[in-house]
Amino acid sequence: MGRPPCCDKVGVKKGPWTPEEDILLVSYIQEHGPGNWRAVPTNTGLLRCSKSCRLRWTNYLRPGIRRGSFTDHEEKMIIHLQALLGNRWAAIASYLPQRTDNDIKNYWNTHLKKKLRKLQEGSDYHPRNGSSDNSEPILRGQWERRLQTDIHMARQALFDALSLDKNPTPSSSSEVKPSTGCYSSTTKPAQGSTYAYSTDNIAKLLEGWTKDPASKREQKHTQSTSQHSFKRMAGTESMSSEGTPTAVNNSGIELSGAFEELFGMESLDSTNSDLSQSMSPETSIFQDESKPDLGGQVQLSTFEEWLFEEGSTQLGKVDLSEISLYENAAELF
DNA sequence: AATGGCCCCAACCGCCGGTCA
DNA sequence: ATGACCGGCGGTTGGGGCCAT
Repeated sequence: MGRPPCCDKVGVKKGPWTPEEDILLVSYIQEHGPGNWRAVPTNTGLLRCSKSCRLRWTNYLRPGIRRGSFTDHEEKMIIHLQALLGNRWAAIASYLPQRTDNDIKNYWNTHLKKKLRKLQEGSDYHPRNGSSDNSEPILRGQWERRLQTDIHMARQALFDALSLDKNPTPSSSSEVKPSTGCYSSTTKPAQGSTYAYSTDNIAKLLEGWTKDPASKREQKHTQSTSQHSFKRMAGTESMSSEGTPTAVNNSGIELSGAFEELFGMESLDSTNSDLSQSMSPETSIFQDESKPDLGGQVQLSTFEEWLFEEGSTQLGKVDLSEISLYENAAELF
């Protein structure tokens, strides 16, 4: 027998959320934390499907979301990551902690696609995305060969790493899955501080919100709910005191800091000197075992470097099955 | 001011893998 | 073992806003 349905399909409200509904949802999450979405409609009285509640939270209400136009830097990163990962918006969003996958997807579909198409038409610039099916075979072939070579190296590194360290230390076990920015099921984030920020942010978001977050911040989650509910939030959206988004794991590693180092957050220009300085191939892949939760980001750098080396040459779409090897490998750490 | 077309984005839809009863 | 649900994801849609005519 299966579980009871999450909500009645009949009588479920659709369409835009009202401020009242937002407040209901936010106040419930403030008290119980995100997760157990199935219980949200019944416990809040919202005439919404649990899925709708979850989407509303993850795409709009959850803390740390930056709204408004994308910066040049963000734009470049999206273009770049899309070339690397394809339309895997959740994975791309994990590298842009302040943006939701939905936002990135929308921005890609409404702005960047057009922009890249224009550039492609207007010059010899060729977008490094999946639409560049007219890639020059030679360059693409070169690039794919290099990809395969490095996949082989990555596999070897993975085997080495697995044989060296199958039982990571407790600190390293608090991992954020690189492809999703999510905590693994075996760990929980430091919920208190994370959610403290959440409530403050929500208070800003919803005018008139006056409840004292601290008084309600009891973390009641069972492991089964928290492992899902804090995935994105704790993995990608906690904020530093300066308001800079950071992803903090239990060992206190600020992931976005490492990420900034990786990408050269200050200026990811087309030449990417920052990147090449911050990550050399020798130091990138699977070598820094003290930061296992950066696996996905570290592995990305290899692709990054290849792409940058290609310069303005066009690239075919990355074979996602090959990329997934990297991601799978990274998730093992 | 009215109208039509375009753009943007929040939200929905459908699928998938994992989980649970 | 089975089947239904949950949570996550990517694709798509449609309604509201903006702009040109």
